[in-house]
Amino acid sequence: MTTLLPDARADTRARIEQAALELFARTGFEQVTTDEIADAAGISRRTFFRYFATKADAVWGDFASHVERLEQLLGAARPDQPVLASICAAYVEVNDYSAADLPMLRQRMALILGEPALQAHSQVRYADVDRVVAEYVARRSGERPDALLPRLVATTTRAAATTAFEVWLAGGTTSLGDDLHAAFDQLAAGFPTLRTA
Amino acid sequence: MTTLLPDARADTRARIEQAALELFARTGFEQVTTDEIADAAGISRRTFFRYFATKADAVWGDFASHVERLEQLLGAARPDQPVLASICAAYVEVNDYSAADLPMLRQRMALILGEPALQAHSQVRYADVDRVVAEYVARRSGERPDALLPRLVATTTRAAATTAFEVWLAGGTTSLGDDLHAAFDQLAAGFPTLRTA
DNA sequence: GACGTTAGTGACACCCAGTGCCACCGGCAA
DNA sequence: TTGCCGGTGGCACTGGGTGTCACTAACGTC
Repeated sequence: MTTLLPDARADTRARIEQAALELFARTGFEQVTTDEIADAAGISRRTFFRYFATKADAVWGDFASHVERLEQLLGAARPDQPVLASICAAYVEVNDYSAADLPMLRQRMALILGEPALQAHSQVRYADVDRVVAEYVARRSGERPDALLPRLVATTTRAAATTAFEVWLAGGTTSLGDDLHAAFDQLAAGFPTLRTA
Repeated sequence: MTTLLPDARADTRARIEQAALELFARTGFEQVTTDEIADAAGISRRTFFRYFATKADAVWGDFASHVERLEQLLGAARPDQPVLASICAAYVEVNDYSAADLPMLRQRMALILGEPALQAHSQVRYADVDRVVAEYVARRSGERPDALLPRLVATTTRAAATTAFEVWLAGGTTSLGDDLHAAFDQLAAGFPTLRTA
């Protein structure tokens, strides 16, 4: 049963993830038990929890590597670029999926943004993103990462990115990058549309 | 055992809440079982879940009424005031606790912002706040509540308010109202501090 | 005062997520 | 062959949350 090729674990992980995602999309996150996922993936329930710490984690793929990539992009951002522009560019870059991967992304995000249990879990994941962004803003502004401004920029830009995701998901016509840019433009300018209202 | 004064339920609820909060603050949220809360409050475990849908809800008090009050304040906001100023004022007003209630608030917020399980649960609660604010922005701007701008303002202002809470909680010297104003000022102006950086 | 009604409650059984533990098995090196 | 080691399955257990039923105390009605 155990083929010890170096990526055997990665294969199993991918198989579990795929089985879980399909079941979640069809029946809803709460309705699917970990027993059913394990059965569908051909493993035991105990093994499922060796690949994913929680049922929710099966939806998030390798989110940690996304955060790492965001961190690298921010670390390599041009210093002459405005801080918010760098953050926006990093968000766009990290979420630049190929057309082939878009359906999978839509499915994932529909679950994360739609299912209350996953919405709740997302907060924990976003904390990592916020920490990375706050550290970048701290470097650029000379403040401490736990000061108001770095934290504020981190949480509000992440809120903007999430909202752009929601709008993109609901609308379907626009591109995700455009929605992200639109949200960041509003944020960076202090919501100019509102001032004329 | 059951005295059927009209507010007997409210009394019991308050007693449970107090017992839970004290146990959480002393031992940590995850360490306390619902059995222990029930024992401390002099009720059965089953009854605990008749007063609070989840263990986490015991920390949030009557949050629904806070949201209602926020909605009323926004409904009564002066139309000549900038949108963000009205939202800020409403947030400040809703969170304007008397000096006597501040210790309780600190305890509550320290739990909500510090314990991962409660952080996760908070997302679900914030969704109600966001909906109320988005509807207000929609009214003021003439857009639909599910359009980008109303949602964006709702999520970013709430992120700003939460961050102000965190800074207030960590610092301890400033007043919560001042921190809220500072955060909203940055947000409304598009983070002017960053531009000079 | 006996009556049914109703709200609140406790006890019990149950489901499910998540964990700790142990036994097993396949590959691999000495 | 022996012993180690990583992945696995089985199993028991904890703890949050739910459904159900029986009990009881207050209340109104006849």
